[in-house]
Amino acid sequence: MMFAMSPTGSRRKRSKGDLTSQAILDTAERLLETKSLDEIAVDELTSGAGISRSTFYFHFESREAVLYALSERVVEGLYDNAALWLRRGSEPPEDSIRRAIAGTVSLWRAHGPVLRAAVRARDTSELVRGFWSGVARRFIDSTATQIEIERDAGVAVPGPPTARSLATVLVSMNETMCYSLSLSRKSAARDREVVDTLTAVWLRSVYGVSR
Amino acid sequence: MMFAMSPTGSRRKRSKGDLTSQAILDTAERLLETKSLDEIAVDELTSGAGISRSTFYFHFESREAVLYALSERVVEGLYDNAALWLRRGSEPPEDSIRRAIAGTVSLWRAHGPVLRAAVRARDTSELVRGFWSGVARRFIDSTATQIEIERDAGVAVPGPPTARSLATVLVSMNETMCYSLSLSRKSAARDREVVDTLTAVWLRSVYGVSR
DNA sequence: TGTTGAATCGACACAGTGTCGAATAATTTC
DNA sequence: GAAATTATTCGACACTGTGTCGATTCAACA
Repeated sequence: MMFAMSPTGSRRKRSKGDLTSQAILDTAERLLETKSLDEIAVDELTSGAGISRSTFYFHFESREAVLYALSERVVEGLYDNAALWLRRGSEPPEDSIRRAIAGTVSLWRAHGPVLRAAVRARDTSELVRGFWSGVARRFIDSTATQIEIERDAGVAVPGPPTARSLATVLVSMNETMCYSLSLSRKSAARDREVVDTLTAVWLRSVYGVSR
Repeated sequence: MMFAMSPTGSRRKRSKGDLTSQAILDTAERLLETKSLDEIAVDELTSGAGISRSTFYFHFESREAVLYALSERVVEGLYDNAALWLRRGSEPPEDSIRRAIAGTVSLWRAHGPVLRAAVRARDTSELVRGFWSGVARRFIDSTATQIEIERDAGVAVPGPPTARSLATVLVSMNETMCYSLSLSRKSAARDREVVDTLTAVWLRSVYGVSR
């Protein structure tokens, strides 16, 4: 049960159970656009997928497990994004940071409901907490490493605060802003404003740049 | 029903109902140290207060209403704290900002469970959302005003970003860090580290200071 | 002391959860 | 391709919790 995902457009035969699981996941993702996870009843998930309520428990252990599976659809994008953090060639820091932040914002725009539910479930579900702390650590580690490199090169403002401590604050700040941004109606202008503001805070905090 | 609080140590006669309401609130505050609001069942609240479950609904409309009442116990402290933001005499910005941030941190240390529950319920309950957005606006307004003053005086880095936009990000950042800090075991060292880091980010973002 | 409103209670109807064993569909094995 | 095995589905059940009602008790006071 619960195989790793087959290549997206594959014509490998999919067992009936896989189809049902997918239908449940699709329904969940759709419902999360409207309600929070604990407002969604199991029979809303299953009637959306055309099966009876008790069948749900054959496919998933709990509502949180659905969310966990849903999160994995997004996780690669998140990881790709984290990787962008490290890489900085000869371009100025501002471009590199803005690009990374803009990437995160658009990722939240695309998957807001799932990401918000995951953040909320962090406090509730052990499974989701573990998942999310892995994601966060990856971002924080990348950032801290990068800060240290820039400090060693004499480009960034030296500590204190610790590179890691600074990285933690900045990454959390991004998450919080993306969360609340994804709650508001999509607006390119507003998105740009948030990206600009976050970029400015990052630049000034790390490099001490004052233009 | 639901009178404004009587002066704390008052010997005005308190009706029996008031005592029961208080008992419910006390129980709720105690339980919130362990569980989240929606993990707390109504009969845990009432058995803690020595009354039957249905009596609860005579005193409060819902669990959220209890949280709202609980929040009001904390709100003055929160508002006092916001007031500190504006006032800055001849002392250097660093002292003023550090003092304000340290105040917020210790407030979250004192009332962490209630404040965390309120933040979480923001997404769920209209009542709590309104309450909290009022608190947030107060902080943001104070901060934005102060930033503008400092910019006009030529001390702070000019925009963009807008004073208000910058203030929003910085205040949210503080809230997020206080939330997660209040989840960890109390540690003076850790508290100081967080205060230092937040202070550094505020200073660099607003004043561009790089020491 | 009798009237009134505040406070409490138990009983009820309702929503949703998670588990079980039996029934059915799909796949494998011989 | 029939039998055996495994995957999937279902309805029924026992539970836990919610919110509402009308009946009852309590306390104040005219």
